[in-house]
Amino acid sequence: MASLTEENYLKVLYRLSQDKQEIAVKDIAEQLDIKMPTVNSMVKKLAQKKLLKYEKYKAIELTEKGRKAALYILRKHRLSELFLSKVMGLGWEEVHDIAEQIEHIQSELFFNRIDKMLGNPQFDPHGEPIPDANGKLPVHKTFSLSDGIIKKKYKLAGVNNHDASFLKYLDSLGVSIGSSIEIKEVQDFDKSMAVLINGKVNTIFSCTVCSNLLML
Amino acid sequence: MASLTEENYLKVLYRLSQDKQEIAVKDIAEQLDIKMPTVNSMVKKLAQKKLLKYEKYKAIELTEKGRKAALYILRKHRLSELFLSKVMGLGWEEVHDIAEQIEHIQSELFFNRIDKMLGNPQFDPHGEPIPDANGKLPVHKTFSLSDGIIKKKYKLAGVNNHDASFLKYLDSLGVSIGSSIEIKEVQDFDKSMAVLINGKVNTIFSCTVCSNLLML
DNA sequence: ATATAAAGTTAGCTGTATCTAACAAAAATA
DNA sequence: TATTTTTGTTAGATACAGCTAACTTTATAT
Repeated sequence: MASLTEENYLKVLYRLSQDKQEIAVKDIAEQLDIKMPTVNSMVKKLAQKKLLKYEKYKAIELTEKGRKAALYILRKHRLSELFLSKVMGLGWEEVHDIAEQIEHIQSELFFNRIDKMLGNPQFDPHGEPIPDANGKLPVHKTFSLSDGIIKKKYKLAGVNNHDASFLKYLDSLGVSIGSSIEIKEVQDFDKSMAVLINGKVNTIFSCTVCSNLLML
Repeated sequence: MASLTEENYLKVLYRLSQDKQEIAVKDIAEQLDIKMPTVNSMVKKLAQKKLLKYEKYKAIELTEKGRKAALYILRKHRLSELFLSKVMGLGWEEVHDIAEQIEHIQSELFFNRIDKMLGNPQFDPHGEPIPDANGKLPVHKTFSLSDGIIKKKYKLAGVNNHDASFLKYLDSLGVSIGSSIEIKEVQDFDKSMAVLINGKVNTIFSCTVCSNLLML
């Protein structure tokens, strides 16, 4: 089994592979907040374990084995978040840090149970897809609210930013996964939007807010 | 905060302090399955942190600070076991290993939530007392079924042995915390007992079984 | 094309938690 | 009491996961 440290590397590696085509030592170091030489030696170790491909001065790539391992951790993380939210009633801004610890628990039984209790869910409280037991990701092609069209009504399917402050802001407006958002007006100069939330609350979303809301 | 390793030492230290009056380096080494020199140096470290009292060649004693820390871990462990059993429906022989991992999670919020969901419980699925948030242990003065009297009926309040095989054996007889057990007959030569379980099932308990059943 | 900056690598150090081998003290036994 | 056994301690090694300092390679800018 992978150590806790290795699991954290794999998670970051996977996330980076989603965001960019080339993964550099520096990116990993930044994400994990550790120094490059440390990353360098750990990358060599992971390469030995066939979890990633590494050649001096070349971009780093997860192998299929590494990708599978990363997806399993991601699965455990997202199932944990959903469990904390749905079963234990924690707020979506509270679940991440705890899930970060639960995800390292080694017990098929435990996570299968969670999965079953939640009815084999496909998306976590932030709308992120949960890999299934085989590492397959459900797809759902969302778009940013920034790309929405005036007068149209959309449903919130996810958020791009998981900071507690952002999530609390959404909470305060009654916005959660599944909420309806109708674009009433768009300001040309700053791309801010006047929106109607759940047919009840009128407010203004800044460009930043809009780009972090993933709609369906 | 204490490292995972330190937490494990504290747990064992506390358990040993319950079982015997003098704690020796050897006892700790046996419990944790590590060598004595390792224990020796860790004990010195814990002494520096004022978690225990240590003098060369003398018995080891937890300080009040160490005892508090140990009880907090015990609380997290037992709450976890009960949660796994009551909320997640796992069997009492399945909960220990998972709880052993959950107990190291650092989140007051998480455990307070569990505590609340379970209604501030006093005993775990094996009948072990759960320390409250202040480290206070509920008492319940149980006695071993071995000390029971013929013709009397008792209620199972706990088990002394947590091995999966023993717990599964009890399961197979429908014995769980709260079950009634009536002593029908005691064999003098081997102290085995003929018992009636829950007024329904008749069977024979060996001396070993009897001594591991804690009654009220 | 060369110089500079950025990123990557190597070497070697640190602290934690483990180990083995050797030695010392305490306890048990003869 | 003397000897042996058990328990405890010290010293020194190892693996892991981090670090800094120094150097190399690649990329960027002049």
